[in-house]
Amino acid sequence: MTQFTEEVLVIIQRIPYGSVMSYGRIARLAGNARGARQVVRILHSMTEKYNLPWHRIINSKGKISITDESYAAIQRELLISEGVEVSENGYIDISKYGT
DNA sequence: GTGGTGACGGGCC
DNA sequence: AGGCCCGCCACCA
Repeated sequence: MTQFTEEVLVIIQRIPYGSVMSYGRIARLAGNARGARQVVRILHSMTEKYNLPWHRIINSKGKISITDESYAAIQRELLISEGVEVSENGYIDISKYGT
């Protein structure tokens, strides 16, 4: 377990209810500006173990970035259930819900 | 060792 | 907004 990984886990767990943060943003806060892809990996491999709010993570353009449609739909639902507005095509107003 | 692969980002148009 | 391209980097077959 690297220092970066631990930082990422903590940061993600600290994202407040009803708001979102981008992969790259998390990577920077964790100390690695180019670690966005690692953040993705961590999400994939540790979401269950550490009970992470993976649905609050979107890409820098403010859009749900999951390629798998079924999972993307789940993320949309989870966000909406937290009061976050998500457009039909998966976009979220960063200036309003961003962190 | 090695090449292909993303739940990415930034720049450009 | 949305598409394309290129740089990045840990993983995995």
